[in-house]
Parts: sequence; C-alpha cells; structure tokens
Amino acid sequence: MGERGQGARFAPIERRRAYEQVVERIEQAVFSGALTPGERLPSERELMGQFAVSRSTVREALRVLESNGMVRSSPRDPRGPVILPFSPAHLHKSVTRLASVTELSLAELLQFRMMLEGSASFLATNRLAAGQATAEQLAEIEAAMDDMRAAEGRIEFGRADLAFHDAVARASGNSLVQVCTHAVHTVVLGIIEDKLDKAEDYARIAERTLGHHEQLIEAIRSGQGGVASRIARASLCDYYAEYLPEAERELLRTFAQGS
Amino acid sequence: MGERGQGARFAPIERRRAYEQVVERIEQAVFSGALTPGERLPSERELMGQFAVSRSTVREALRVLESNGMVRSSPRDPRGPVILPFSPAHLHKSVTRLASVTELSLAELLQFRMMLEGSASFLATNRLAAGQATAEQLAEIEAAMDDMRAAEGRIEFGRADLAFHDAVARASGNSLVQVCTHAVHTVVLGIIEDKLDKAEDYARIAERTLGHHEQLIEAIRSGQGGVASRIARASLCDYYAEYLPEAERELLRTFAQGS
DNA sequence: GAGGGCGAGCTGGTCGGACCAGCAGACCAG
DNA sequence: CTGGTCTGCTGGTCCGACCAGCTCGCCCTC
Repeated sequence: MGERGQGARFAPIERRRAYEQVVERIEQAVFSGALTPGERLPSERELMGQFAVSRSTVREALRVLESNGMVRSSPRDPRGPVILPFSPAHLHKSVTRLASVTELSLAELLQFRMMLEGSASFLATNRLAAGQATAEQLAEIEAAMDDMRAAEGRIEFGRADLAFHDAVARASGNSLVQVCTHAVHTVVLGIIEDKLDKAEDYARIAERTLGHHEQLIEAIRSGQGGVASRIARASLCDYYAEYLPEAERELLRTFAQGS
Repeated sequence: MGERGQGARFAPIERRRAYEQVVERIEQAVFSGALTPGERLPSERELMGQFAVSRSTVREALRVLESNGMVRSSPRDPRGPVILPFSPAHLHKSVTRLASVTELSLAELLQFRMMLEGSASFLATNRLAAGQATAEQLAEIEAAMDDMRAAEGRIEFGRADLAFHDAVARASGNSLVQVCTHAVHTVVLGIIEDKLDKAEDYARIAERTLGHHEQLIEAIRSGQGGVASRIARASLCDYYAEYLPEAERELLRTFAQGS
C-alpha cells in the first residue's frame, strides 16, 4: 500500500483540550459508580470552581456529555444537571445516522434484524430450557402476544408488535442484543413509516404475523432453538419482503431458511 | 402495563436552545449534501455572524457536532472546522459505553460476535455463490489470511486477525454488520487485553485459529453457507472460552453448534 | 396543622469582549 | 525548488454581564 516506514509510526501529537479533560473526569466518575443515575451534578458555577476552569469550558464539557446522553441539564433548574441512566437512544442515533449518511439499504437493516432476532430466539429458547431464563420472561412474551391480539388499528398493533420483539430480545439474556434489536427496529419503522400507510390488506398481514408469533412461542416453549430462530427470521422476511426490490429478496429468503 | 390514558400523550414542552438549532442546521446541510466530507465550515467568528448568535453558542454547537464525529476543529487552524466522513467511531463509542455502564459481560459480547460473524460468513458465502460478492473480496480475505500466517509476535498476529474478520464482514455486503463487527471486536480486545498477555501457549492458539480460518475460507469458497456460519461461531467460542466462567460456556457452545 | 400563594435566590442560556499560542499560507532569501 | 520568516486569523480559554424562570422555603390563610 505505498506506505513507508509503517513499522515505526509516530503517535500523533495532540494536546488535550481543557473541556475534554472535564468530560473525562465526569465520565469516569459515572463509570466508577461515584455518580449514579438520578444524582445531580453541582451547578455550572460550582463545577467551574472545582475544576478551576471558566464557565465556558464547563459548559462545553456539559454539552458533550449531554449529546452523549449521559447528562441532562434542564434550563434554569437550580438543582443542577442530572445524571441519566444509560439509554439506547445514543445507539439509536448512531444507527440512524449510519442509515442516513451511508447508503444503508432497507435490505441491510432487515438482514441485521433477522440476525438479531433469530439469535435472540435461539438464545431465549436455550436459556429457558436450561432454566437460566425465568418463566416470567416467557410470560412477558405471551402478554405482549395478547396485546397484539387485542390491538385495534395499525398503530396499536405496531406498538404491541414492537413490545413483542423487545420481550423476546430481553429473554435472550443479552442486553446488547436487546438494545440493538430495539434500535434497529425503530429505525426500520422510521424508514417504512410512509409506505406502511399505503399497505393494503392490513388485516391479512396482522393475521400472518400473529400466526408466525404463535409458532415462535411454541418453538421456544418446546426447546427447539433452531426452529425458533428460523421462524423468527422467516417472519421478518415475510413481513417486509414486499418493501424490497425484487433483486434483494432472494438473498434474504436464503438467509431466512439457512444457517 | 400500568400506564393510563396513553392514547393521548402530551408532547413534552421544550423550548429549543439556540445551539441546538445551530447543530440541526449544520447537520441538515451535511445530510442534504450541501456540505460534503472534506469541506470546511466557516470560522467560528464567521458562523457567529451567519447564525446571528454569540460565539459561545456556536462553540457549544461545534462541540456537539464534534462529539458526534461529524466535524473536527483542529486547534488554531485558520481554515476552520472540517466536515468528517462518517466513521463507525461513534457507534464504537456507543457500544463501549454500553459495555462499561451496563453490566455487559464478556459472554454477551462474545454471543454478539458469534452472531455477527456467523451471519457475515453465511451472507458472504451466499453472495459469492450468487455472484453478488466479487472475487476481490474473497481475495482480500485470503490476503488477510496470508498476513496472519506471516505475522510474527502476538501483536502483529492480532492485527492481522482483526483484518481477517473485517474482510469477512465486508464480504457480507452489509455495512451495519461490518461496522458492528469491528466495533465489538475492538471492545472485546480492550477487555481481554490484560488477560491476553498471560495467555500461555500462544503458538498453539495461533495454530488453531489458522486452522479454523482455513476451514472457514474453504466453506465460503465451496458455497456452504451453513457450514461457514458454524465454523465462524465455533472458532470464536474455541478461542475465547477460556476467559469465561464455566457456567457461561455451555450456552455459548450450544450457540456455536446450533441454529 | 394543612394547603396554597409568593418572593428570594440561584440557575442555566446567551451575549460580548478580551487574551494567548499557534497554524496556514504568503512572502522572501538561498 | 528548497528552507526559513512573517503575519493574519484561528481556535481555546477566560471574564463579566444580563435575562427568564425554576425551586424552595417562608408566610399567610383557612
């Protein structure tokens, strides 16, 4: 690759800006547990004294932390900025930007969801069989299922559906899977939002979806991880295939059946 | 769940802060393509005039954009802040924070990697078979493999290994898979960094890894997607199992074989 | 004693001005 | 074409100021 002397690269010189150090100190305090979600930071003027920097510097640090979703400072709240619990919102933002900047197609997002939810179903099944997942988690899934059955209208159905997928992801016991599932799911919803309205035959789609979900629950309950995984994937493929260009459907179908 | 009257939620009242509007305007300019990566923003003083806000406000906006990885302002660069191409760094940061804040265990990260790389291998295989993936991508994988063989020392080997996994992810044709693979891989490396040094029998591990990778390439080449997926997962499981508590290994092994 | 109204005190948001160190690019000598 | 110098403007940081408004404690009413 035309590079020279890459054996001994020099580390880039980079003086650290004051506000970055403030950010790191506060981040560290949160990570180490010295500051827990719900607690509040001192006021900007107080912080300015503690760190011995100007208020501008403190504010820039707070803006960074706020943009990272670690802190929220309500305007004119005398109690100071509050430490936020971790939320997948940040991850959601990352994925959304990835989707809007790069040519991240719907097909890629769906592949990703199939992968996530297939694995989640598999893991949930095996954890349940091994007694690591609680019966409560299965009950949650079934409760979400009931909500879907009872749902009236597309919006309510969509909400219940999201809850169902979330419940399965939660049962996987893997919080990364869970967070990503939710994030990507909402991104997909944002993309097909407009197309969804035009979808004719909503009742038929709901019917099919319910059928898939019932099969999924059955597979999970009976400990058939592989089957559960395949059903989860096939369900997604079935549900969204119509929004895809013909050329991309084939690979998705293969992915749904395979592995 | 115990929610009441969720049908008609009120939109949260929230006056928009000036710097947030500046952020959005600039973001929009980037998303719409009016500003492309590599171009430069006007100087802070210029921006302050254009938006008719104070420099503090402009700076806070720039700090947010910078923290989001959309812009970088080099200290005292008279040319102004530069628009950055999208990079997975932001996603990597999200995942890293997810790993440090929540009790994201190594087991969860590994499950996630097995899922990602298993799917990537499957997709790459089928894309290759369908003529959608280029032979170049396969060649890239093999080149990375050669680098691993030629690598001397743990560090160089690790770097080549990372490149290998990246190449497979790239061949999957799914940029989300690719980005996540890289992000989670580096997070895992960060976690086991210290433990890695103590690993005895480095030569044996390298040997086994090379063997797995050879099998993987063979499976990809011969169009056996399911096999490729299983090998990829098993390889990870084999490589990292020793760092896991006994109780968590079983599920991982099941996941490696199953689906 | 309990509840509601009210003011004080401080907060965050924004502004304007100021200083410094240092980079890019122009300019100049070789 | 090279290497050095100069300089204008930049970003980083600081200071001081003003405003609108949220909290909280005080006080008054019932």
